[in-house]
Amino acid sequence: MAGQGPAELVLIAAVARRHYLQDRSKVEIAEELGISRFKVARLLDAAREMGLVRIEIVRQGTLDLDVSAQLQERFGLTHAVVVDTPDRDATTVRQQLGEAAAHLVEEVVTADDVLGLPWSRNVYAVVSALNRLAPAEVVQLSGAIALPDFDSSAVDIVRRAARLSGGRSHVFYAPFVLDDAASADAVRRQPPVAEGLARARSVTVAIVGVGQWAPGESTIHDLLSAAEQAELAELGVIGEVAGVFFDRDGKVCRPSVADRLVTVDEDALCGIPEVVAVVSGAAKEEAVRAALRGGLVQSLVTDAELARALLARS
Amino acid sequence: MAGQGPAELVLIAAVARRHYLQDRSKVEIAEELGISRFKVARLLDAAREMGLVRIEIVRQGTLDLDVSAQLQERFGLTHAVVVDTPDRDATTVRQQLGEAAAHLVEEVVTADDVLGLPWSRNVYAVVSALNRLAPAEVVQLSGAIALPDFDSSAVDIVRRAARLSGGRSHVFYAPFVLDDAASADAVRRQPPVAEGLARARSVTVAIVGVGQWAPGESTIHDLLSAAEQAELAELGVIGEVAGVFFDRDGKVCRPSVADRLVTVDEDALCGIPEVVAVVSGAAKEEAVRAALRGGLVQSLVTDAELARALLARS
DNA sequence: CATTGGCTTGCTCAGATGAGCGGCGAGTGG
DNA sequence: CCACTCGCCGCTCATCTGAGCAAGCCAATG
Repeated sequence: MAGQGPAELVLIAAVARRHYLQDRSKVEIAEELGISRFKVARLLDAAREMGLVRIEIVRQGTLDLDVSAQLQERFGLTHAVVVDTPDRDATTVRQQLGEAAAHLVEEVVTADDVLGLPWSRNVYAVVSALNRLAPAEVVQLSGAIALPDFDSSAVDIVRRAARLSGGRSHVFYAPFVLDDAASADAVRRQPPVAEGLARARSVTVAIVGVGQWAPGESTIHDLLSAAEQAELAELGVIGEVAGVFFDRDGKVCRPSVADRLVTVDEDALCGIPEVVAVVSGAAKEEAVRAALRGGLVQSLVTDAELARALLARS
Repeated sequence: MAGQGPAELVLIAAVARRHYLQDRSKVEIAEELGISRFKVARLLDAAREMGLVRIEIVRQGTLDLDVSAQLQERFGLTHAVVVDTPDRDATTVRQQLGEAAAHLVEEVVTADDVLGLPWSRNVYAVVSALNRLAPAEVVQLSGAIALPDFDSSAVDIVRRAARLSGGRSHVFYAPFVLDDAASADAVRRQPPVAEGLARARSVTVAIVGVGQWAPGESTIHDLLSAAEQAELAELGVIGEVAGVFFDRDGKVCRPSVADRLVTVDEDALCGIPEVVAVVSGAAKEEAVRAALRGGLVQSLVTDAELARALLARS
């Protein structure tokens, strides 16, 4: 089977050149080289078999399309975008992820869609990078968390998106996490909040971050006491999306802590047909894998590191 | 025409992956992705147009098959083999060239062929690297030159080849270059020499070196006096093959110096259907180009340097 | 010398593919 | 509001291509 001598090898290369590089038809090549088209086909098979032809999907700017497509195929995603930055700096990665996701949103969201946005640093990065948006309605999906180095509320995010789209926006001012269930209940009962959260049921596209239940990998995790962190971990919580917790299988959990959050309820979240997760870092592999398994998210915008981690196993 | 958003790009990549990497049919891909086969075809066109798919012919060991095939095509050669060595050392290159050419000869020469071998360092390298050979007849095409650092006669070359083939050999002992035409004539009239050279007319495959008419690029050139070197250069001689001189167009010249050589005559050389030149070094570009132009050689075994030089212009 | 087995070659026919065409809808200017 | 243009889409038909098959070839073997 090994094309023995150099003459044979060069013939194979000649055929491969003509077919792949100059893409001529096999019949044409056969006529030119004075061999049968079957022989041409067999030489081409041989060429591929012995690895003589190398085909690769080239990166486009910062997008690794090849890995994107693999990710999309492997997990049956609606959309997958993998950003490959040489830079490992978290802020840079977040920004590039935001740009990529923004382009995706610009492309995918139509006037008929209702866009849902929870509070999240990654979601903020996406909306910041947005340049235009179809005139879709924009809905706030959660309250906000004030972070020392981060000065945008959930409202800002929604407002900016709505301003770009020219569509209607539905906002409310509320904290994401409260001290106790009663307070949260009270906040949720306020008309703007109740109304806003009710609109979550009409959302058709949501952009979310994914938190993994580990220090530094979920803003909510880091806001809770060590006891609470451990309690949820014991319940099997592996991650959260917009304050909705889930376990290793992606099954939604409802720990008591959930009562203290002002955010979309789990049924509404699960009812959104297209949830786009914007996530980076191999550390979040488990949470993302679970969210995918449970069908909580349909699309991914990630960095190369996380994408490779997801593809490596299973 | 530019596939705008990332979703489109990833779709194109997904299609390209499936088609080129997993080679599935377009119909199949269309069904899987829920688009028409025409769209698949158009996406693939787009992918190639925007350079998203990269195809290359990979090197096989020391052989650069891609360049080989290009050379073969460009100059209409019967065979072309390009050896790409990282090493630039002349001896190493000669040896590797010899091995490649030897493999070619092993593959190409059949029992029906008559193999013609002139004296030449490169031809010696080829025969040294030969391991087996079809039982072809072997014919000596020229006398020999004694070189200080090179201890093989034309006879040795022929004998070794004949021993490997098991076929008949036709040898004669004679110098390649004599002091004057009369001496050369006398040598040529000796029965073994006359008989041997007459057999050149029946040769079907010859392996030759190519000399360029410049210092250090042709053993014959370097053996002559400065006056003779200049005389031939003025006659337009650009190179020689087995002691047959030719000009820039590859047209055979017959300067008076030719009368002093004991070698195949030009008609016999031109009558050989398959002359394989084993040459290396960009310095010989002109001579090789001329030899090709004049149809003196039909096949080439070269190093990457010379091959690239030949392909670069014209 | 005949046989056999492995391998290569070219053929048939059904299914895949490409080129060109007409239809449809979105955007645009009157 | 309508006509126009432009780009995208899917269709038809002729061509190309792949899978499987049978004939020829070579070499090793009885």
